[in-house]
Amino acid sequence: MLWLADFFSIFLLPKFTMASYHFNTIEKNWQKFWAENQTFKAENNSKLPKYYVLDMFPYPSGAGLHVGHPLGYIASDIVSRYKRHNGFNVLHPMGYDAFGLPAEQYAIQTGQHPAITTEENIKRYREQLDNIGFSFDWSREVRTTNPDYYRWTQWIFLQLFNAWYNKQSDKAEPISELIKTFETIGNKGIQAACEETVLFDAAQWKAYSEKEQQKILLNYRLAFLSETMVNWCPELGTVLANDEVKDGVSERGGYLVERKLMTQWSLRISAYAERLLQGLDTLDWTDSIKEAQRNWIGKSEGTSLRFLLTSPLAPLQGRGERISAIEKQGDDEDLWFVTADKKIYARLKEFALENRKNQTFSEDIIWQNIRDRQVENVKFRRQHIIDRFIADFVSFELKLIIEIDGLIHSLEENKISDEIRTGILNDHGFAIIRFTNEEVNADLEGVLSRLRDIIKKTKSTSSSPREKGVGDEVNPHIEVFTTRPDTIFGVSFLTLAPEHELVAQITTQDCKAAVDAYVTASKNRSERERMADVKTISGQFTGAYAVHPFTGAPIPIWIGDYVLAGYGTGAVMAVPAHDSRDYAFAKHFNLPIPQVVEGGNIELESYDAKEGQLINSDFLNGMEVKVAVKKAIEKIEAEGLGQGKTNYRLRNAVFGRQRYWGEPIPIYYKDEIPFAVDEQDLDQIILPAVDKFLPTETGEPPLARAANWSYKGYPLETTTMPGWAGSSWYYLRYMDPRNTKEFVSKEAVDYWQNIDLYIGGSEHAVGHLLYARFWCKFLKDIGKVPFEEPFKKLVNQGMIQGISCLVHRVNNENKFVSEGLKSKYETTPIHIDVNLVTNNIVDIEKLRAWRPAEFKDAEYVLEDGKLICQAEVGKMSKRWHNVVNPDDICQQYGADTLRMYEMFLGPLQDAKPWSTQGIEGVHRFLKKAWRLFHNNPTEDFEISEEVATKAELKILHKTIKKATEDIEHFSFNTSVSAFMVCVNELQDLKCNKRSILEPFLILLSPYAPHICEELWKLCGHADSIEKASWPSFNADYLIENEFYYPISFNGKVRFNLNFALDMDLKEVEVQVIANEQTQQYLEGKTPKKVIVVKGRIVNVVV
RNA sequence: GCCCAGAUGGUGGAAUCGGUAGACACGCAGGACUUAAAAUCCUGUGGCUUCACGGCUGUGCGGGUUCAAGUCCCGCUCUGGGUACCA
Repeated sequence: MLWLADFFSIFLLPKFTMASYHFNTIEKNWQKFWAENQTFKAENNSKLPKYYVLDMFPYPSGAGLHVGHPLGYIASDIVSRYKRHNGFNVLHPMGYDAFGLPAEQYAIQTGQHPAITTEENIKRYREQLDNIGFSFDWSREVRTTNPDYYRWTQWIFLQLFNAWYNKQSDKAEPISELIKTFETIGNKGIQAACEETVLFDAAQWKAYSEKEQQKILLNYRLAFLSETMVNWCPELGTVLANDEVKDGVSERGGYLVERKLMTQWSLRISAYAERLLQGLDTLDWTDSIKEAQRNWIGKSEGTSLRFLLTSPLAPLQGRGERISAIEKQGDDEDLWFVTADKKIYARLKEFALENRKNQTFSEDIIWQNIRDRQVENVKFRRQHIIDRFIADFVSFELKLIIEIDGLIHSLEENKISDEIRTGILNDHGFAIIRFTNEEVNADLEGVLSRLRDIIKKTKSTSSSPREKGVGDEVNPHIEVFTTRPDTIFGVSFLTLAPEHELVAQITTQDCKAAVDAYVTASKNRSERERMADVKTISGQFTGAYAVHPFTGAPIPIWIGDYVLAGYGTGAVMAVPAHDSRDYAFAKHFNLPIPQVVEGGNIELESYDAKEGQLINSDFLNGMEVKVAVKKAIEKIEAEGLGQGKTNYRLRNAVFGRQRYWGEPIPIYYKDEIPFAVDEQDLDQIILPAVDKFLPTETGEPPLARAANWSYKGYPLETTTMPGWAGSSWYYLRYMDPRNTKEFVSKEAVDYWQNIDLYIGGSEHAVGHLLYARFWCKFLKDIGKVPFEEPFKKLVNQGMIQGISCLVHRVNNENKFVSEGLKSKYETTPIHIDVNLVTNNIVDIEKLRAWRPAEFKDAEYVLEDGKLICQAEVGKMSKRWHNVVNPDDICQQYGADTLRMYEMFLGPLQDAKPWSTQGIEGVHRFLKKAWRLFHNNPTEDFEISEEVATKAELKILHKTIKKATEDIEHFSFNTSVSAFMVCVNELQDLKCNKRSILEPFLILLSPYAPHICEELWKLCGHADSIEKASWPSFNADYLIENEFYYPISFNGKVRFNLNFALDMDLKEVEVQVIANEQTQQYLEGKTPKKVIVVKGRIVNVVV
């Protein structure tokens, strides 16, 4: 009979009792249970407080998940479960960001529709995610590629298309309102974030054709078409955003990227630069991510400053339109160049000419009476462009503008825009006098006499010796932007970007050939070359000089490609003593380097620091830099030389790609003008079938291949949205994922609000996170969401790196040597599959089987009977054979072990290499925890109803405290160790009491939910442990009445003594001194001082 | 160059307020149980030194503050990440 008993105990019992920890079965059962019972379904109408935990949703790649992917998901899952235990209604969803290049590249190669590839990949991702036991509410899954989803991405695009940014109210407003304003007063005085635009009044607006009107509106829309320099990647056939380009090659694939001028959809993110910057201060994000965004936005405060040229501009060549009707009228048009905002000069000029031809009756009367110096010998010009406005009549001598207003100016709303206009003109130093049509018509003499009075008064007061400012100079100027106006007296030359518009006109005859050659050369240099070659200093002297605004000294004007045309004004005032780039330039070309701030050694390098006293600087002498900056700006503004100004580096975002696998842009073209598709028709604008996923023969995007790609008989836009479109708002869709009426209902977004915790990789620091913030602010402006920032708290999980394993093959032999012996041979390292290796020891039999051709018949030179390989840390990638699939870990150790081990590896935020060294320890811990609930020899489930002892309660409450605090601080690694300590201590006490073990299970369940559910059920609970409340911490159990004090001498701990904690500190001191050991360490000396810190330490100072 | 983060045993890491450095785990060494293996359990484990008790030393480097420094201050070195002719 003994034989039979042995048979059962060895072969049958382990399989049929609940004795040991069968994680595979347990985990599958509970995953099924959660799915069937919808345990983690979040309710939209709940009385509970909400908590929204979001992971950055993945792009489902063909390679599937590796062990690095779930790291953040595990952390967010722990927080979600913790919050549910604490009575929160938790929204913890998951979805897929599935538009993207890999599926599309695969489609081009194989002809398989990317939707099919995507579907397969998603299926695999879902299986892998399910294996890990996440508490996602899968009923809310979203996919950016699903037409039910992307119709709302398209809808948001339409909202952007139908909005403009009003700088006065500092928010986006409907374009329909703007059109109403145009219809009543035109665009004068409107402060918009917009492209260059002409000025017009209501009558002119109404006179425009629809096409002209739409063209103008496009300049205002937040989603707009424009000719822009884009990063074109010919290999990928698409345009890339700045943050998708690294060192001149594409981030994905590493293909060469070139600069190219293209008509592109763009989003006016630059309008939000300041709000995106300010908002950062309100966020609980890491400093490094906030800094990255600040750098990207690149705000710099400084001042614009005009340098007059010493000689007039060379006549422009090849500009026939200058010989026009206006010159015949004898007006000196060159002046316009000085006073007009040169960016919009050409457009304004048309208006001015138009105005002259069609003067109103009253304007004409005034002109006839003031022309040819009829009044007080003052010369007036008519319809002159100043800044962005057209003045009716102007005298530069007196800096006086006369405006004849029609009825329209008396309208209430127009008064405001007139005020702005007046303000800007006043800034330029002009006074404005207004007469109405009625006044002129009714009482011409009265008007003229008032005019005479004003002129006389102005003449007597405007006897300023220095006649500076716009309008007075016949010679043109160069405007620079500087953040260091304090160093104005250190300027020794100006540098213009080679592309600067004045280069051709200022260059003297002798310098022309060299300058032209230089300009051509830098034009042909690719972006890549320019970046690769930042150390070579190059430039050319133009032969022209500018005048120093304060000293009047001539300043040579150079061109150099270290100055970028696209930033600031494309021109810099070079202060070589205090700017390293100017310094290098000056050294190279032997230009003077005058020092104006004390400090550094100018012989060796520039002194760029913003501290020190000003020297050699006239009115700034002796001031600290910070004071001098303020003073300099004051002076520059007072003298009309420039204004304080803020620049941002943030560029508008390109929003189109010449690709198939993206959201179609819901725009159709009528007479080449873009129009929005009606919102209710968006369900028609779904990705059409195409024969190939390649551009057409004529180079049009793949959508052009689709039959009937049209709307209302007009052609539809053929470019698609970029990868970041769908991810910029997905967090809102999770709140109300199946809504067919709206992108999200007001009730849902009002309840869930913004995300309490967002977890994802830091690689999205500027791309996704900035775009999503931009869209959120826009949606707030148009009243669709109640908050301004989408992600309150952001945690970046560190990357899990792979360890690749290298074996050493002896050169020219089929022989491999162990790591320690490789120095004896000439060897080549070869990557082998990391799964063949345990603790750097290669399983040779597995290796032979892995690639028989290479390893089966090879000879192996071992050390201590083992083949040791070399380990290297790097990215986890198929290429290095070091990808570890979480499925394998779940199979071998269970999901609970995987979850706890990933948390145990180290701080969530740190990058760390994946290694299975140590996973055994976590697995052993779970087995130990399991055994606490089971009888030792029989292995039956058994817990005791006995009352817990003080020691047991202390262990429990210490753990409650630690686990709670650690989750709040995202310190998951230390809470895992706290659980281990707890189990070790309970095991030592042989504690199996329900009152201790049940609360412990709840603490552990966010980390290891499957095993906890199983044990919870065995404890006799019918419901999921998920429904249990988090145990409350009672500090009373931790109170100690004595403490084992370390006794130290001069800071060195020598021994310990036990004292009651409520003992008087003086008494402790007395007892310590009296102690025999103390006397030994004192060696007869008297202690100088004894420090007793209650419950901490005793230090005796000898 | 600039910005941010970091550097602790053979390894991953802990020390949350300036108060016993190295928790927890891996690995390693030794032991128990076993015919054996697996599993499990026990002991030890920063370095140097000592038969031992113990002593000295020790948190990247050099200084400083303090009764007391991994922790605070000053100056460096190195590593990781971001960013760049942005005036």
